[in-house]
Amino acid sequence: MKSSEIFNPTLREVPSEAEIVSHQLLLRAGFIRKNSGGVYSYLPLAFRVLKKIMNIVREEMDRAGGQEVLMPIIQPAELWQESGRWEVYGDEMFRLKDRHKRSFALGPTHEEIITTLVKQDVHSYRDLPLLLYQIQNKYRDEIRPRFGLMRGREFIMKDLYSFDIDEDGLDLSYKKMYEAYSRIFERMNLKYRVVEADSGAIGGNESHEFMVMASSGEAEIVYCDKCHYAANVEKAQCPAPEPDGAKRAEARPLEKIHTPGVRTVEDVMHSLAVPAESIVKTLIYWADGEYVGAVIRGDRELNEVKLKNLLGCNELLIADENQVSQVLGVSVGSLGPVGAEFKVYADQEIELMDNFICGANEDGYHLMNVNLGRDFVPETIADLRNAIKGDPCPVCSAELDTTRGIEVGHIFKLGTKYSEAMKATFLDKNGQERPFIMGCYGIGISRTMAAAVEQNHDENGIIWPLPIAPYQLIIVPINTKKTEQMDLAWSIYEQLSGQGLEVIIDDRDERAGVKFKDADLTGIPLRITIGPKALQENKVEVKKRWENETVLIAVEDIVEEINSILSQY
RNA sequence: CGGGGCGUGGCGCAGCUUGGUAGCGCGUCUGAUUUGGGAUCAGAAGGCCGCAGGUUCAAAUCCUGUCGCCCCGACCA
Repeated sequence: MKSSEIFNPTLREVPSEAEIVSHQLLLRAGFIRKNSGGVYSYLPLAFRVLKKIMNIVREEMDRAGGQEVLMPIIQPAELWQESGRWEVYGDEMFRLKDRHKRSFALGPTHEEIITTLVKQDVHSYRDLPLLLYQIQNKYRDEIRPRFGLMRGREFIMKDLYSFDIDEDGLDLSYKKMYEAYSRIFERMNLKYRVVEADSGAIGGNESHEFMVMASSGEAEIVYCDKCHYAANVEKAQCPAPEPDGAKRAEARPLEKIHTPGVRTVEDVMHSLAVPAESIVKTLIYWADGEYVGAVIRGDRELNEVKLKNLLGCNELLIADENQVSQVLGVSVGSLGPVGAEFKVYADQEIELMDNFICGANEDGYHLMNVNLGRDFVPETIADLRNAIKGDPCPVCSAELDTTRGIEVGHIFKLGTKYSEAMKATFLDKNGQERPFIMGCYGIGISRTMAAAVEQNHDENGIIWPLPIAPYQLIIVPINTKKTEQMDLAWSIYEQLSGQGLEVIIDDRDERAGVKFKDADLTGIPLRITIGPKALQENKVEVKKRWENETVLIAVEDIVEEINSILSQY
């Protein structure tokens, strides 16, 4: 393909609307253009990338026994009412009416449709397992679309749904998908991790997220290099700390001290010259109609998901300062577990603390030398804190590390949630009617493209991983007016594209600098430069986008050299 | 939905406070000179200043409404 004919309008300046790197670069490099908030057009280069991602996904879905289908985006309300999600989904679902005033939704996902499809035509265990998938646009009327393709309102997604006879079957389907997903992200040359995830509202008992590593990722992940444990911070367990054998300090008498104006943990640290580890903080939550206090060490963060799971409540909201002072008569800076009027839930670490400091439940006062057991007894002691770097791994006790990632895949065991709600059943061996055991497995296709950029770029632009690059190679003749250069460029172009390689030839009458800048911005992995310097020795230059050095290659060896590079990546 | 900000040629912005008929850089087009990391010179095209009302002799500028976009928060593949 000639550069002069490719539709990829590049921009020199960063459009002001773009906040994160992938959004900026995809706009600047002429891959995407916005049509409205969270809705984008994919230009030719982007579409090529998307097709590559889709093809890898397709191949692995097929290999795992999946069959591709195409289903409606416009879905009738009745199906959603049947599953109960018409109400549940709320404002996040795009809704519309037809001319007869019948209600429809633009599909945010396809559980209802697929369950209906299978229910209509699958009636026997002999037809199971069944793995069906689709790749298409999905719609969510996000409260706030942002980050370009990361959180759009229209996005491309692959979803596979599995239907099994029993839990064992589901386990097998789940395992197949887990492996297929791993292959997919490996094939795309993306650095990723699989993490245990909270299965959240969708239900089910097992769930993993596939995270593409990127410092800009929205999810924090803890992981262990020793044993491959990895989990979303929300989910990561903190093992109960072992008493490390060091002698526990003698409990000293409780002491109340005047601490005017001291509110935060930091204030306490400074005014009393103590480390955060010897302070205990108390957070008040409104949990289904009751105020409760969560107590954790001063340097730790509370994990609300853990607290919520512990309390088994539906609604958990942190109380604001006004509520606290009104209801408890103390300002938030002076809260503490001693003599508290609220139920106290303490993090495990509190048990190991001796003579700590906390608020006195009286404005302007703190308590020193507080000890659990002697001075207060919590309702429950549990794991309530966020895991952080350096914490022991819950599996092997080695030190955990943390990183950030972008969630590009998520696999769930659904069980019978939808099949029961929608009465989707089959007859088992014994003629018994049973609901399908389902699983669902998603990959954000358009998001993966953005994640790939987020992970692979430098100050000059995108660096596409070879397997998903829009083109693999670009040939840059320095001066298009020199027939010697152009003839050679075209000859190499013919040879390489003749063997199936995707090649761009920059035939534009631009200065070399412009061509280099555009090539870098666009992120084509390999570049062959044809210029007068090397040509004198009958050589051309080869440059890998992800490396700085340029290598001189003899003209007659160039095809072989390119093939050798391609075989390595 | 709450809080903040912004809509002025394709992109990035100035002008608005103090109303007087729109400007800069980049890009685009023409020509010349150039040609190894976003060239130079000369010329040119392109904007009813988001939209709708209002105030005024006069509105990009002041007022009201409306639409859209961005950021922070609750939500989330």
